[in-house]
Amino acid sequence: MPKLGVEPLRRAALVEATIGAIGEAGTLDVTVAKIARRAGMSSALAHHYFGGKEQIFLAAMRHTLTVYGAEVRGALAMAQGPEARIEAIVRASFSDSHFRREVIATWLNFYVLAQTSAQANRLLCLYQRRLRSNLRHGLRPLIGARAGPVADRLAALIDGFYLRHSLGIDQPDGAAAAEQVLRSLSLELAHGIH
Amino acid sequence: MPKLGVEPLRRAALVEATIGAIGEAGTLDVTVAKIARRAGMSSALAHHYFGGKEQIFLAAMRHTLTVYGAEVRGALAMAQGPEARIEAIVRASFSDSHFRREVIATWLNFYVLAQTSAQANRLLCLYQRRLRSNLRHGLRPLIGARAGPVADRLAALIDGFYLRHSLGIDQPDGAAAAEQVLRSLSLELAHGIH
DNA sequence: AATTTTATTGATTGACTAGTCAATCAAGCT
DNA sequence: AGCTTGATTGACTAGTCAATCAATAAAATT
Repeated sequence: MPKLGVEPLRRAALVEATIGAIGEAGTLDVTVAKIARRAGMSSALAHHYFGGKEQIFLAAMRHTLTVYGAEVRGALAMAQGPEARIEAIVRASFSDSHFRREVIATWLNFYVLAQTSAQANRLLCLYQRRLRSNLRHGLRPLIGARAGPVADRLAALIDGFYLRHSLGIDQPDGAAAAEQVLRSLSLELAHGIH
Repeated sequence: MPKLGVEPLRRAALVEATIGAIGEAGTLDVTVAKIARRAGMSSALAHHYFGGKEQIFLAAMRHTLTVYGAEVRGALAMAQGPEARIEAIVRASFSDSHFRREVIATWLNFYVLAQTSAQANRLLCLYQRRLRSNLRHGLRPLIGARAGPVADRLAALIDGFYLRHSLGIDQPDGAAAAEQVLRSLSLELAHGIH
């Protein structure tokens, strides 16, 4: 059975299983054994590849951030003009592939992890800084000096909609959430430069 | 030592200790024993009064929501006119007594708990509904039919600022956060009724 | 063929934790 | 003085979980 070079496959399976397990169990009682079973291997193997539970979570976190970042970058590449760029960021943030129950639960879990893990904290700060930076750069040519605070508001708005949907009352509707954020954006833009 | 009628005092001490412990340890490894020690009693007594860990957390949650609700109601009572009412809600949401590291961490913990505890979920949904309802009622006479979606955006904005500060990069500045939300509000109001 | 390397797991360990319980202590009531 | 009742805890139980390890099996290397 033991084929060679399965390490990347196993790591990927564990990362995916972690997100799935968090989405299902909601962060409490997500154990290494459950993750490993979901990925089709023993818990000992999970430890072998990642060294520990925190490392597994961090890997899942990095994966989520990477996928999200790639989606944003891809959307940005196709955007024409500053307003389209902001719209691309917002739409990517609420794309169907990310604005899903499991992923939302995973994000929430990351925020909790970030309270005790310095690495997790750093990763989330990085995400926040990048999001605001992307928004700010898109806003700058449109509203000049107001770009900073407006970017902060839009970023908070995005995070707020994620938090809201973590309760899982209404099933996530990414398109509607994106429209809400874009309506705030258009109000800010209508207000002009000042 | 055993004086009579200490039950309410003990319960209050445990609730306060829970919030303190969460703020310090960041939700992971917050054990009943730690909470009880922080409240100056044995873990057995904590179980005696609350019946279990989840009940202790739920009590802390109810307490936080109650205090927050009282603060909002107090601010609303003094507000003159619809715009002042909304401003009161926002300011109360970011008052120094609540926009603190421990309380923010506690809120985050509640959201996590709400993923597995139906009671916690119901409580948070209740909070969200009340917040939006309060905002909507204040907005109605100002912008009519737009009150609904605008209330949603303001509520998400408030939650978003809380989430952002849960990372604890910059120490919480409630006044600044309130100003940010109020700026969004004034933009929405400037846009008129339509 | 022998050796090394990688893959894999069952079994185990050690630490910790929620919850229980019997026993103790003190205050009020009769 | 004796009974009841609330307060309180130390000790214990039963369970869980992360992490370790020794052992096995198969590929790759020599």
